[in-house]
Amino acid sequence: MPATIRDVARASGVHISTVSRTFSAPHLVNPETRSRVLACAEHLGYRPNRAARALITGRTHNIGLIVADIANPFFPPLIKAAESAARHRDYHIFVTDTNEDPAVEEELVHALAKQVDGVLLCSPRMSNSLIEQLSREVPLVVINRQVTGLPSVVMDVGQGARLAVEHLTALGHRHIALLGGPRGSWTSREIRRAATAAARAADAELTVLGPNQPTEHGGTGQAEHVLRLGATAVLAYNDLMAIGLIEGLDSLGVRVPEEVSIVGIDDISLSRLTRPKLTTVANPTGAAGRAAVDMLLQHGDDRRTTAQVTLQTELVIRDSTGPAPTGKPHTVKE
Amino acid sequence: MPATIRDVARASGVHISTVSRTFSAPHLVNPETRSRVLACAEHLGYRPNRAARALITGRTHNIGLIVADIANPFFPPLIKAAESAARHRDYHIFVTDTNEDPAVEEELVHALAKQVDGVLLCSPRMSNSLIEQLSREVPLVVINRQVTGLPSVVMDVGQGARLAVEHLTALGHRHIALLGGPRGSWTSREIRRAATAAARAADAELTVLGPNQPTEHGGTGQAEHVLRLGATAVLAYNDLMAIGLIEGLDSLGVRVPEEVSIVGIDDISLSRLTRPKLTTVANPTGAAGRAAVDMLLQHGDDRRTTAQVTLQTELVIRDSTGPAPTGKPHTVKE
DNA sequence: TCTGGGTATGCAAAGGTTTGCAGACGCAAC
DNA sequence: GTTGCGTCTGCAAACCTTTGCATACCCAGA
Repeated sequence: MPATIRDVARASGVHISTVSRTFSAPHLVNPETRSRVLACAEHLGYRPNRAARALITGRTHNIGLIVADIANPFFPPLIKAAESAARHRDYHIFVTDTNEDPAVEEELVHALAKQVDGVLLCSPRMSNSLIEQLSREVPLVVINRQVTGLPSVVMDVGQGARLAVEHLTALGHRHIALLGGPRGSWTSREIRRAATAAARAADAELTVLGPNQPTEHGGTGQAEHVLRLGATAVLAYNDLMAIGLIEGLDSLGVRVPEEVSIVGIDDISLSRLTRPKLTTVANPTGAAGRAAVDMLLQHGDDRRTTAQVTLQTELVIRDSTGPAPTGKPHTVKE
Repeated sequence: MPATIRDVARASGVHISTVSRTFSAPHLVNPETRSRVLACAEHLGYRPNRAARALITGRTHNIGLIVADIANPFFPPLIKAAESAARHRDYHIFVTDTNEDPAVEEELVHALAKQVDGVLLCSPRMSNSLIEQLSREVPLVVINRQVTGLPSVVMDVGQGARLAVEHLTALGHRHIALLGGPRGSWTSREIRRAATAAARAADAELTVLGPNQPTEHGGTGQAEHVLRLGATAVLAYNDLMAIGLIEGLDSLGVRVPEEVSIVGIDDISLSRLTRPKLTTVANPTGAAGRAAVDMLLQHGDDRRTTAQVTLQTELVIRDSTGPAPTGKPHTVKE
C-alpha cells in the first residue's frame, strides 16, 4: 500500500537510483529532474523506508535508551536531555523500560541491536561480564555504572554520599542507617562504600539495610526497621525511598527531622514538594544524558573510545535534616 | 563484524535457508542438523537481523508509543501497562517524547513508520486531519482523543469533570475556575464542555483560564489569577497543575481547602503524597495502555476496525476539597 | 521394480534501498 | 574532427533475511 521508491521512479519516468539520489544526494541530480521526482513523491506520499536504508548504509539514526523504571522521576530529565541532544544531530531516541529485571534488560539489548546505532544502558542491573558481551553486538554507553573497556557516564555519587554523611555527623548524629538500593546496582555499591568510609572517619556507626526496591514502597517498608535500629539519621539510595520512609515514619508518629533526619539522593523535582522538603544529593541527570549521547555519536564507528566521564554531585540541604535529638532514642510503639 | 546468517551457514555446512528455518520454523529441519546449526550460531554469536527480517515479513514486532511529556507522571503507568501487554505477545514498545510539540509529533510518526508495526499516539496535540493523513502511513491507535475513522481509547473525562463539578457545587461553591490544558488537547476540550454543562445545570458560575502548560508550573502561575477572580473552587486539567496551584496558593498565604477547594484529574501517585492530599478524578491509565495495545494487535492487518473504547473514570475525594467558605471572599495581598 | 508419500534441504526470488561503475550526452579546446 | 572533461542518469550488486517451489532421498506398499 505505501508507495516505494519504485513507484516514484515509474511515475516520474526515471530509474530508482535517481529517485534515491534525489533524497540522499540532491546535488547529483539535475534540478529539473529533481523537482519532477519530488512532485511525484509528494503526490504518492512516498517516504523512504528507513529499515531498508539502514540495511545497506548500516546507520539507522536511532539510539536505544534502556532504563530500569520509567516511573522513577529520576529518569525523565535524563531522557529528555538525551532526546534533545539526539535531535540536534538528527537522531531519535527509543526508550524502553526493564521493570528492574536484568533478564528483560538483556533481551531488550538484543531486540534493539540492528534497529539502532547504539544503546544507552541506564542503571543496568545485569552483570559486568554480560554487559561486555552484549557490547560486541551493538555499541553501548553505560550510565550510572563503570564497566572496564566501555564508555561510561557516572555521577560522583560516592562524593555525594560522603557529603551527606558528613552533613549528618556534623549535626551530631552518631548512628546512621543506609537504605540500600536494588541488587545489582553499581550506584548502590558506590554509595555504600563511600558512606561506610565517611562514617568510619567521623567515628559514627553505619548500618546498611537492604537490598530494597528503589521505590517509595521500598522506603515505607523500612520505617519500622529503622526505628528498631535506633538510628537517628538515614541516607536513602534515592529520593523516592526517602519520601516513602518519611511517609512510613509519619504514620508511625515519628517526626522528621526532629526525631529522625533523612537524606535522599537524586534531587527529583518531587523532593521540593514534600513536607518537609527533602535534603538530598543533586545529580546532574540532564548533563549525563547529553554526555552519553555525545559519547555514542562522537566517534562514529571508532569503538575503541572508552572514555569514562564522571559528573559532580552536590548536597542540597532542605528541611528533612536537623540536629540529632538529645535524650534517649524513641521506641517503637507496639 | 557481527555474524550473519551466511557465516552460520558456511560454518555448519548447510544452506542459509536451513539456518533461517532453524530459527523461524524449527520443525522443518532435521534435529541433528538443527543442533549443529544452533551450536555454530551460538559459537559465532549470531542473532537474526530484525530489520532485515522485517523487510521481508512485514512485521517488526515493535510498537511505537508517542507521548506528549514523559516527565508527566500520568504517562508512566500507561507506558508500563502497554509494555507488559506487548511483552506477552512478544512485542516491544519504543517510547518517544514530543515535548508537547505537534511538529515533533508528526516527525516522530514518520520516523517510526516502517520500524514498527503500529503507533500508539498518546494525547496528541496535532490536528485531526493530520492524524488521519498519518494513519495512511502506519497503523495508528489514538489514546486520549477521538478521531473519526481511527481506533481510539479514551477515558471518560467528561463524566469525571461532571462528577467533580457536582461535588464542588454540592459543597456550596458557586464560582468555579477551570484551569484549561494545552492548546490542541482533546481532553481539555472535553473537560471544558462537560464542566460548563454541569456548572450551568447547578446554576453555578464557571470561568475558564487557559490554555496552560499542563505542568506544575502551569498551575503555580495561575494562583494569583484564580484569587483575583474570586473563585472558591478550581478544577484543574491535571493533577500536576492542581499541585502547582496548591503550591502557588500556599505561597500567597491561602489555605486549601479552607479558602479554596481544588480538584485535579488523573490520580497520579503523587496526588496521595501532597499536603493536603488531592481530590481528583481517577483515570484508568493502565487499562488504557493495555486496551490500546490490544486494539493495535488484535486485528492483524485488518485496518478497517475503528472501534472506539471509552473507559470509566471515578472521583476520588481526599483532602483538597471542602465546604465553600462563608463570609466574603479572600482578597489578593498586594 | 515401480509408485507414492513424507521428510529434509537447496535454489532463487523478493523485500526497499544505496552506491560504485559505466554509459550518454553536451560542450569547449585544440 | 578529435579529445577530454563534466554533468547527469542507468545498471546491477549488495545489505540480510524469508519462503514457495523444486529436488533428493528414504521407506513402505503393491
